[in-house]
Amino acid sequence: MTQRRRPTIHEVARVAGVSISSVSRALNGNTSNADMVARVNAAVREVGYVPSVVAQSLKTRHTGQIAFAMEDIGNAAYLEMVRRIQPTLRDEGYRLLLHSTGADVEDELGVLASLSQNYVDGLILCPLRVTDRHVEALRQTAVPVVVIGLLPDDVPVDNVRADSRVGARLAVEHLAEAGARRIAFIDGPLDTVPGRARYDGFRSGLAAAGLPEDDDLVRFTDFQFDAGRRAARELLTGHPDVDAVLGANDLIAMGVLHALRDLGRDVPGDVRVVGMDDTPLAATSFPPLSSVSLGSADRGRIAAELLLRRLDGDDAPPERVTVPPSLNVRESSR
Amino acid sequence: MTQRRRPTIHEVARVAGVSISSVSRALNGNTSNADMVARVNAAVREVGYVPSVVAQSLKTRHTGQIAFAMEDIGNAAYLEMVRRIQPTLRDEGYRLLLHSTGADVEDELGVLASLSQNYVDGLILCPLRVTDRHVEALRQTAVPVVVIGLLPDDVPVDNVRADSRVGARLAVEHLAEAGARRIAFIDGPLDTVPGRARYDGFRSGLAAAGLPEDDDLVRFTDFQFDAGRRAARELLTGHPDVDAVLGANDLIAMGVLHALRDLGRDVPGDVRVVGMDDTPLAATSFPPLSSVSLGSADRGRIAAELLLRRLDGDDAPPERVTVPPSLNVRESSR
DNA sequence: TTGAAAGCGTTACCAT
DNA sequence: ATGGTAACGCTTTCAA
Repeated sequence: MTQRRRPTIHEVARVAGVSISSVSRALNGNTSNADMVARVNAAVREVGYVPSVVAQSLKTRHTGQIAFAMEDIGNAAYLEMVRRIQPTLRDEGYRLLLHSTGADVEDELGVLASLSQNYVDGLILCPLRVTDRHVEALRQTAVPVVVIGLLPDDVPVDNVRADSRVGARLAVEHLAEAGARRIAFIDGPLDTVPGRARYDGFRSGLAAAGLPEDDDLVRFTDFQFDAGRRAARELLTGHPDVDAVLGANDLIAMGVLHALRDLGRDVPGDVRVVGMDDTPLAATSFPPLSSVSLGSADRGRIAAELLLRRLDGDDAPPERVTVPPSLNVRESSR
Repeated sequence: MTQRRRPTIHEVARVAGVSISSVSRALNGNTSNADMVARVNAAVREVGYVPSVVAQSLKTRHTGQIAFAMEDIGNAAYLEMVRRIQPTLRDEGYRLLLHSTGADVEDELGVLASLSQNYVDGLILCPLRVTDRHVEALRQTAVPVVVIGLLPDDVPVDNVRADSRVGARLAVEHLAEAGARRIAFIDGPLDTVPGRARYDGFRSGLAAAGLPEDDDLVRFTDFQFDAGRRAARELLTGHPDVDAVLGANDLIAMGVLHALRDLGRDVPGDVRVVGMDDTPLAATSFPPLSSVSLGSADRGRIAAELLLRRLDGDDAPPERVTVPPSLNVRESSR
């Protein structure tokens, strides 16, 4: 690994027999003399010159980099976002930096603070939860930020959100239409933003369908497979009349499917099941799982587009975009 | 978004009443005078100074950034790698840049070439396939590179690999031990590196188990759910005596499970099934899918560690690490 | 159109 | 130990 020093713009200038300013201009398309351009390009090839983006950044004050910060890239929703964010940014010449904060709020605030180091031109942030310190930090970031997730109305930052409340309601209405009368709900923790919203949506769905609320048919657990399975088994054992179950995410719903199988109940014959997030799990499960898509991919794309607009100099007031949920009906509720 | 100019080291120096060199030294721990350090820190706080990493990079010639390039972060194996690479790098103060090349070899070579721009200190690369141009590019990269995947022996680059050949053999031996005699194999394309290696492993597993080869029990298709399902249905219909199926990855194996269900065959009673890669799909499928882990997470971690060692100045000869596969037996083959 | 020169915000050398 | 100053590699005025 002999670290031979890379050629600089000076070498190119010397070889081409012109000044460094001319090289810079030729390379950046700021010259009209075709002859000059040709000479410079020849010299560039000869010495194998590649501009230093670091030096360019120092001078131009932008880095061509954008950061995406979320809890854990292993989460299917965030993964879908990244998959759309990356090409959207790359098409505009930006590189993507990944910050997994690992459920650490301090780390998340650290990312916000580190923006002052100016190593990126912008940030897409999925906060775990929005504390006062978040709000304060968001009010005075060094670079534009787009937040994916819920945000207080008075925080002047571009914002893209899902509507998991409406999403849960969609699912309940669908189940009711299909004939379900005793619909159970396995939720995540009630003190999380999605847990709360989905619970509210569940209740509003019942109301819309003219079905009574029954707290016995609701469980709060973790957004995980095993938790969902345990909760479902317990609930279904105690309430054999349940004819449909909504899982607050696909993992929980997968747990529900397993619990039903353990109990010898047929899906969707005896019990219909719907999940949320519409992850890849849904399509390959047995039976294929109906699931509410919260539009993760769209949210990612839209966030990237909003950010690109800001970086383009757009200084319109902050935007708030809500991506509507949609229900993907598969066999588990058909 | 009033872009107030950020304070520089000069402001700090002025406020502290010292020279910029002293500020730099104090901040980087290159001064012993406690008084100076205190004054500088006070000034830093007063003006809200944060060093510019870009200027630092220009001067110090390293960026604190490392890139990870692969085909598609949506692929479970790569995802597992990222999840371990990120924290490993972050603990050493490096930021992670993500390049999804989207199965585009040109794009992959572009990443390699772009290293000369020196926007990163190193690269972890998972090549789709290693062409002559790859080899040439890898011989003279601007920064250290670690390759995850197969690599010709004479390419002087740190290399971490899985052993999917041995992995496939493990699976076959396990199935044979469990009593299977007619073992089918649904592979990916034979002209891909993993497709080839897994096929070889499958055959060597048969040989080790003293089972005859039967080309009729092998299909080459795509590494996808639907492809696996179709191929399995066709194969199993024509060969009802098959008593075990190895899928070349978990998606294919999931397809096999579905095909078997379509045909009314019990798993594992009538037919045992094993997948490869041991993705999250395996644990939540029904029945839970036995799968060969190729150690993606470990490969990611090891690659990151190798790279960090290089960046630390280690100039030992390139290393070649092979991560052994392991079989995770679940109900589908028990 | 071209070249000289002044930064961009640091670090590190060299005197003091 | 501290301060002045020269880089680092580029872009962009400003004159010619």
